[in-house]
Amino acid sequence: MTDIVTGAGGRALSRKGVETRRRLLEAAEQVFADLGYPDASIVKITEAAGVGQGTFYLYFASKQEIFAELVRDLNRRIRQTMKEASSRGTNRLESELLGFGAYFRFTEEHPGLYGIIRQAAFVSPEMFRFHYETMSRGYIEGLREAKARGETGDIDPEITAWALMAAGEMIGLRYILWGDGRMPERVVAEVARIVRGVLEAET
Amino acid sequence: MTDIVTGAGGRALSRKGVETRRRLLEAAEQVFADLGYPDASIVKITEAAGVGQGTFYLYFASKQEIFAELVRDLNRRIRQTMKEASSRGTNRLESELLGFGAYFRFTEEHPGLYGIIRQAAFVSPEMFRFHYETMSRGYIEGLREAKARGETGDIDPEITAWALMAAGEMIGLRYILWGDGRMPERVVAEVARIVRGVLEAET
Amino acid sequence: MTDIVTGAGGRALSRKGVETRRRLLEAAEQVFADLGYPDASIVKITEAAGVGQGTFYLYFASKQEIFAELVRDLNRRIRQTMKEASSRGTNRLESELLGFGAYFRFTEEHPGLYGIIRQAAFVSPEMFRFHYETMSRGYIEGLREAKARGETGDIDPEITAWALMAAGEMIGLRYILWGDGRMPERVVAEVARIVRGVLEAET
Amino acid sequence: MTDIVTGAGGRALSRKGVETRRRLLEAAEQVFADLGYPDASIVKITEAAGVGQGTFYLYFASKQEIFAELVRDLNRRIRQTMKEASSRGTNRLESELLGFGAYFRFTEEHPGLYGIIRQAAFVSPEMFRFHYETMSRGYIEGLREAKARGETGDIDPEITAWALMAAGEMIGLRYILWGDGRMPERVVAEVARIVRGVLEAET
DNA sequence: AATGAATGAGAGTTCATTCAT
DNA sequence: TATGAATGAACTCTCATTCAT
Repeated sequence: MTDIVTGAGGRALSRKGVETRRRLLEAAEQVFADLGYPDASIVKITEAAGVGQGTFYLYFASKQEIFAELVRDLNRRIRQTMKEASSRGTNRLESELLGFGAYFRFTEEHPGLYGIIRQAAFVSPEMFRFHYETMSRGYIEGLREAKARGETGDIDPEITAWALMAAGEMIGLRYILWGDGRMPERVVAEVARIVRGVLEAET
Repeated sequence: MTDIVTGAGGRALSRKGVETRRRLLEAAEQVFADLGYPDASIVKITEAAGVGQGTFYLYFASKQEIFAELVRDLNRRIRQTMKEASSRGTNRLESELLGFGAYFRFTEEHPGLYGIIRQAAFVSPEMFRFHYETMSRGYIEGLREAKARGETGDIDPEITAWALMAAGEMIGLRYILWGDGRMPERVVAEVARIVRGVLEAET
Repeated sequence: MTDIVTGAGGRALSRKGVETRRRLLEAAEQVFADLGYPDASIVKITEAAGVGQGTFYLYFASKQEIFAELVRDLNRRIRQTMKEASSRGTNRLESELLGFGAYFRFTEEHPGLYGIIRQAAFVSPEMFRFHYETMSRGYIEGLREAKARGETGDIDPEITAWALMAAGEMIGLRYILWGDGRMPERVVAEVARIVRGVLEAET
Repeated sequence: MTDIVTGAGGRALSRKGVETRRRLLEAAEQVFADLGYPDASIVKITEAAGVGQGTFYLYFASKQEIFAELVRDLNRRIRQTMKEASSRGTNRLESELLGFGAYFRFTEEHPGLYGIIRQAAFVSPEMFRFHYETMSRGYIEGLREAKARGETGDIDPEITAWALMAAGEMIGLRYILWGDGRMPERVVAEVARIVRGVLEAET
């Protein structure tokens, strides 16, 4: 199954078009991360991408749309990464921690991610919610299965999932973005303790 | 000790001035919450406050400044509320849960808070960080004392604090803002389980 | 004959009022000289004068009016000074040079004068013209009488007067304002030569 | 040698761009001359030029910049005109008078020039000074050479130049702008007498 | 597919002026 | 006589978007 990449208005894109679209998205990640949505402008994005202003509208209908697309793109890549990592675990705790590790590594490479997601709250509320709901879904499914297998106590998989996801995100913000850009080992260890506590505590 | 309220340029304000300033802040909360920072405008804020456009600049130097002030104001009120609530607990777990309860009630009344804080990431990065650091400080102190009293396991109070704060915020977002505006009982119960797990798990 | 000083709307002024009015005019000279008319503002003038904004309008009806009044005031003082100086001359050439000397000294103390007069061209065209016409009148009368006494050749007093006035002004601009603030001796000597040439040349 | 005309930010301009830029400059001359700098506005200039407001900023960075450019442009044209005229003279006096004649004709066609230059005093002090210094330079060089050839007395070419330039400007103001728009013959004759006196008088 | 000149609505901000105190 | 908070019109300038090339 292949994703057919389309431009504004749903046009299918040539090989070259796909490449231009990608350059625009990468430029947008940079610009939105550096300046924030209000100060980002189409001109700055097209300049960063090295294309003309008009070209932008061949691929995206508006500033909001490229922003939404950027969030969708980042979201897909994060989840992909986390999924691969956590599938290598032999039990829920292990999988969870592998997922966290993948998440931390992704954000080490995309520190602008935090700002972009947070801005989505208003710029593109649907994508904002979409991001957290798809992210939490991964956790929820894992927890449900683990609970069925008796690996956890009597937890509520959904609520627990949201709590874990939030903890991971905030700790990345605090110890990567506001730290020195790398997640310290001691934090990883403490996260392990926390996750274990959350999974095991009985009602 | 009295806070002297000042306008733009540090002018001290008369009784009436303080009142006008408050109206502007309340209008700003409404407008930023409804439209988001990029779409909020000074005109909309002053219209909502029922004052002339020029009046705005007697109290705030710019759109960014009133935004930062709004965050500071909300932050102060949340922490005040949480502090009062948690001080009524007889042990750490109880205090923590009382604090969470207060937080949930506050955001039930100020659902716009979530969006406002998130936008602060770019609009006012200092206030953004200030918000989370002051919020976490309350948790950290409570956990340190509890640990000293032997009420918790061998936890890292700082990391644990950030995780708990994040969980509380996200669950509020999910079950209040994206729910029906009221925090369901079952979620509160599950939160209690989660907090207990986080506090008690050993390394 | 006493000038009765009036405020806006022609109110006669008390002793204290006269003093406030003077402070406003002096502040205005400073502000217009430093910032130019477009960037000068009533607030800046009243701040410089140490009075409230509203007070301004007790004395002047508008920004334009105080500007016009300032030009009138400076004009009166320059002409007064020049008249006194030139009346001490024993012939036209001597009088003329004494007048120039007085003009140069005045502008050494009021270097902002050049800018103020030049702006008057648009801000207050009547006062602009008034300034040059009253200034030239002094020259014209002196030249007419000198010509009648046979002290000059067959000159046209009016045209000659405008030429001399212009030369004096420009040389002040060039060698005082754009020089080191003091008129050099050698320039004074050359001005004497020029004036003599202008007065003596036959048709 | 070709001048490459550039817009704001130093972009090179297409044929059409050069034309648009010229329309803006002409509109600006009109508007600044009619209303004065403080009352001129970008909207009025773009309306007069028949272009959109945004277009203005493709060519000039600000109101100040177009003003400065306008002064530079007028300055260049005046000097060009005067240079051509005075080069036809067979001695200094004749050249000088031909230059004055050219200046008077230019100002008959551009009566707004006076106001524009005068406002430059504050709006663009560098261009203000540039204008007078480049204007005087032409006189100075002519006088130096004439003096070397023994055509004048022992004059100071620089000081004399500023005096002559000022006289010419003021007489244009008085007898063209404040007259009926045409320089009367009798004034031209008297100017000739004055210039002769200035050039010939001995120290 | 790509361009970039042109647009004009609308933004943030200033400021001359008024008026209740 | 003096004040300064309040006003809102008008300013300069930006920018998402269009369109002829």
